[in-house]
Amino acid sequence: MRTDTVYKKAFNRVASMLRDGQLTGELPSENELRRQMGVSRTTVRKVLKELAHRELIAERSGVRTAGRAVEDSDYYPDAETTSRAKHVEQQFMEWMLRGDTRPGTSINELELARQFGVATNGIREFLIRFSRFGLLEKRPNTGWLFKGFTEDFALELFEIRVMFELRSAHLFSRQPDTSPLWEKLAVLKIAHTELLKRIESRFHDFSGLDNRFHRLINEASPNRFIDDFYDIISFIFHYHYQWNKHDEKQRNQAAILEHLDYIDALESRDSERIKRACQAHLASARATLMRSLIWT
Amino acid sequence: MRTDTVYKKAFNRVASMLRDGQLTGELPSENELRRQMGVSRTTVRKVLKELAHRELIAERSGVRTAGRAVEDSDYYPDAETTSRAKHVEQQFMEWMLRGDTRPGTSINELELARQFGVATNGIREFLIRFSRFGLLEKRPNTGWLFKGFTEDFALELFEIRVMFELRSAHLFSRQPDTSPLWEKLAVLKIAHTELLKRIESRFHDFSGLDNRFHRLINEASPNRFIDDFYDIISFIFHYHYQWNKHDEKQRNQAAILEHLDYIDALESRDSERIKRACQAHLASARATLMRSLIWT
DNA sequence: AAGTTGTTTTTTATGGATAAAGTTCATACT
DNA sequence: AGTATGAACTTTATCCATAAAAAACAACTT
Repeated sequence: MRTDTVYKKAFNRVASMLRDGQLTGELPSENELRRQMGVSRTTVRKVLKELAHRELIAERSGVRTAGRAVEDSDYYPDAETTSRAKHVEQQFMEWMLRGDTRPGTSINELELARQFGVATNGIREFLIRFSRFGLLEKRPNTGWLFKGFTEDFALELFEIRVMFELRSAHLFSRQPDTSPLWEKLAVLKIAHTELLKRIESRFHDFSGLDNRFHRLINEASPNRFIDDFYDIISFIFHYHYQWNKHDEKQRNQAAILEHLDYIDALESRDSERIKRACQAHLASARATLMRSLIWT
Repeated sequence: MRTDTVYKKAFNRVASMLRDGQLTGELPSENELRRQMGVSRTTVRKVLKELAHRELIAERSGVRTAGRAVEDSDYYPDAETTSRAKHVEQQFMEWMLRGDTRPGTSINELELARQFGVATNGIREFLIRFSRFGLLEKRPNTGWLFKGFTEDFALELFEIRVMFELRSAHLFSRQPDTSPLWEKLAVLKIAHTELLKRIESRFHDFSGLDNRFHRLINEASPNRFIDDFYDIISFIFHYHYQWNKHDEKQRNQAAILEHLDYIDALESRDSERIKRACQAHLASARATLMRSLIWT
């Protein structure tokens, strides 16, 4: 059966809004809520019905108002708010990064399906999607070949990343001074310096910033293939760093400094300097990734 | 039900071998056949059983020999020798390229499934696979957005292609003179000149040659992401040229000449010359693609 | 001891069913 | 006329079933 995670997530969000007092007096219309939550009105109605049933809201002659206070126990558990597909993704990444899955291993849809507690179909869809990351290969009628999260993989990944980033950084610096992206860059620069000051406690926030920064650079001259490639990078890093926490604070601190240097270089419009800063940053990102691979 | 296309294709192949006299006297063992055909022994046995049943081979005390002559009517029809997945691919490409599917159209799994006569599962798997080509986007719980086979698409595709090809051509030219790839390049050069002589009748053969050439250039310094990208190129060109036959002979003739120039440049090891030849060739490939898009 | 064939078990490819979520149509209220 | 709710209809996400194909096991032959 299809999961009702969309409903549960929406329910939790409305509950939070009620609790935080973001919904006072008469509640917004179904359509208004729908827009705010990004779900269909059908789902909104289901949420409202349940809220009314639990007396978290009161409906009187077509007017909805907040009801009793929201308790912790009113929320659906987090695990029930993500789709099966997402769970498969998480379990697979866990399996790949933590398990001792050697390169060359063959992957069996049925076995993973049993292990993850889903139908084989879901596994297959995930593997098809995941195969664009270059870690898997499908052999028709036979199964999947796991090519391994190896040093080669990291080298090839970074070779492309450097090509793309140099190209994008160069084009970024050539934008007219009137482009709004310069403003966005300035904002990001401030965010970086702010984070640097609070690095002791907030070093986790770096990964979001990193993402924003590299995507901003691509914005000056969009190319869907580069965007797609950056999706791969983000995905890999997301899971890889979730798994490998070693030295995280120092790594992030160093990266912030590199970013700042890189940003200054962009602002200077000096091609050579941009190239150097960009290469320096990517070289150190690569070194970090490689180091952690060797430990594995 | 799963299709038995693997069996039917294997059957047809063995039938052809029998007819062409490639299997005279005692037939090879099951294992030997299996290896030759690239299918499992289970399938080989099924083929042999049917061949015996139709008296195309005779089995006497464990020894198999050819039987009656193979008739045209013994073959399974071609359409029954390709998997559903492949059919879906073909039908989809036909639908995309021939139909007047405008950019921004949304794609409906159920509708395509009905139109193509398959289960929704098969459509979805295809769309997931296809989405890495940058022409589609999935919107969860909602459907797929067709972004269109547009001018932008072609420009972005070629921007990357040029980057990759310049990089690969450069690295190719830096290989040691002892590398076996130089030999392969020489072989390809001859194939090009041969084809040029027979261009009047054999111009269709160019696309295979084109593929071999560009893949050879990547071989000198393999990178899985570049290989994957080249898969996209091949796929797009395969279907696009299957659909647009206009001027095919002239186009191919011109491309052969460009290839020959490009090959000479590589053999000269002269960086500047390689760069020029490579860019010239890709620029004309791009122009051809763009021209046909505008007519659409 | 390695290669054959026969048999059984496992896995993939494909169709089908259905609850959840999205979309459209209908009616009612300002 | 435009927005709000209610109800009906359509499509997606997900599981399950099964024939075809692959793989593993077993017995036999040279």
